[in-house]
Amino acid sequence: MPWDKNMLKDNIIFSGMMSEEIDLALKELSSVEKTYTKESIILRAGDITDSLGLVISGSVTIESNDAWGNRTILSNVAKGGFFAETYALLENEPLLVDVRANENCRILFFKVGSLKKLKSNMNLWSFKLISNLLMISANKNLHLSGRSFHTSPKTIRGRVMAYLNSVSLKKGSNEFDIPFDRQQLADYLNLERSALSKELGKMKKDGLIEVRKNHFELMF
Amino acid sequence: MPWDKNMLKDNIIFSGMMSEEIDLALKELSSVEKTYTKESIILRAGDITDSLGLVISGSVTIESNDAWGNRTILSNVAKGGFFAETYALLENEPLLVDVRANENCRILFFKVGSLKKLKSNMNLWSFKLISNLLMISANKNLHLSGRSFHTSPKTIRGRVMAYLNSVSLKKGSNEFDIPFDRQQLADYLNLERSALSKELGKMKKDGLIEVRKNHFELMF
DNA sequence: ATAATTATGTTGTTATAACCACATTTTTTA
DNA sequence: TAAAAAATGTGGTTATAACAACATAATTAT
Repeated sequence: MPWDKNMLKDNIIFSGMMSEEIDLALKELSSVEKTYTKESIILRAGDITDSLGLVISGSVTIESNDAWGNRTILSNVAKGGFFAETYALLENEPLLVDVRANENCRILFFKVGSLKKLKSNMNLWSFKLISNLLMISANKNLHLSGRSFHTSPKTIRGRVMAYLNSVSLKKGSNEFDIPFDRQQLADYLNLERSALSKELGKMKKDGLIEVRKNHFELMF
Repeated sequence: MPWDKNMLKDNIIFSGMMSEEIDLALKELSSVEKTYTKESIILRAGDITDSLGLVISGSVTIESNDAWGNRTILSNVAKGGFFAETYALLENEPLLVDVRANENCRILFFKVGSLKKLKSNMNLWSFKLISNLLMISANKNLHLSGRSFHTSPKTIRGRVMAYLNSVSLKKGSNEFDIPFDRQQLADYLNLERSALSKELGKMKKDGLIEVRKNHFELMF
């Protein structure tokens, strides 16, 4: 196997499971690994999927691109994180978003659409797996609500502050990297790129923040 | 019991469960019903809860109120719907939102924080229950992403269109009621109330919609 | 190392939403 | 049913974000 088994063992999706149970699950979920080059589309809006993706290396963005070229970024999923679990669990729900490789990346897919089958012949490992999926889903929920609060202020500064604050809190430091470049941050906060740049400049001048590339420091 | 058992039987949280299993679950989850008067706060941001709420009658709004009096409405939960499941499942996660009674309502609370206990002594009904909670969580996820697309357009008209379109699709008709009054719709779309009123007026004049109170008709 | 490309920043202009104050309509209460 | 309260609509003004066009910096390719 190309991916590190220990990494999986530590991942939340297999938490509390024995090595043998993980093996069983991997087989039952017909897990397959795929690789993607930077910028390529992993899943497209409208697609139906019965698999959830686990990011083994690299990172992906969950985004929506409308007919007029406007992009909205819902989130960045880093190594160890999941995507499309909602659509995989709710069969026949077409994706509302694109999933794009933010860098070259390796993805491990799990066919959880076959959960139906699992439910029929209940056993300990599938019970644990479903519990873990529930935690993953709940966490994703929290994440999505989080973004709502980052985009709800009416001013650019308000949104930037809301976002940076929450990153700072999560990282437990007022100095940190964000997973977005300027255009991506703008698309995450539903702002226009140059307007964002402008405001970041003002915030620097006002002594609120220090910025260099995607490294931020909060001075308040 | 004050609430109708059959209603529960049909609810997604007990789907696929026998009557006896439901009884067991109800007892094990130490379900209790509470009533709230219109406008009262059911759960407050910062609270810790180990219970999820099922709306038996009436409806609630999930909202965030900041120190400056700005309100953001994340969603309206109608009869048969759930709230706080994310926080109940992820123990010790303080609520990021307030839950407010949108009208007089009756809420049935389920202590799913005790899922930990369930997991230890696995049995069929708890397996079913957890699967159902997973579906509830996934659906909530879809709902939250939905709002992201309603609030991402930069113009008022864009947001109103995005929202009305998705309601129309869901209801399968171009004529429908929405669960919000003007102020609430503004707070859901992150807009200023009077600006929203103004734009709705223009859209009417442009022949795009018909509005009366919270009843809408799409003319395009 | 140089050129080409991409990302970021800057400036000015325009469009638009927020905001405020008040009018009108609708709903609630006495 | 009258009065009071709440919700909705309207007009004018101001603040601010979008937009466009270009400058500069950083990164990547040759």
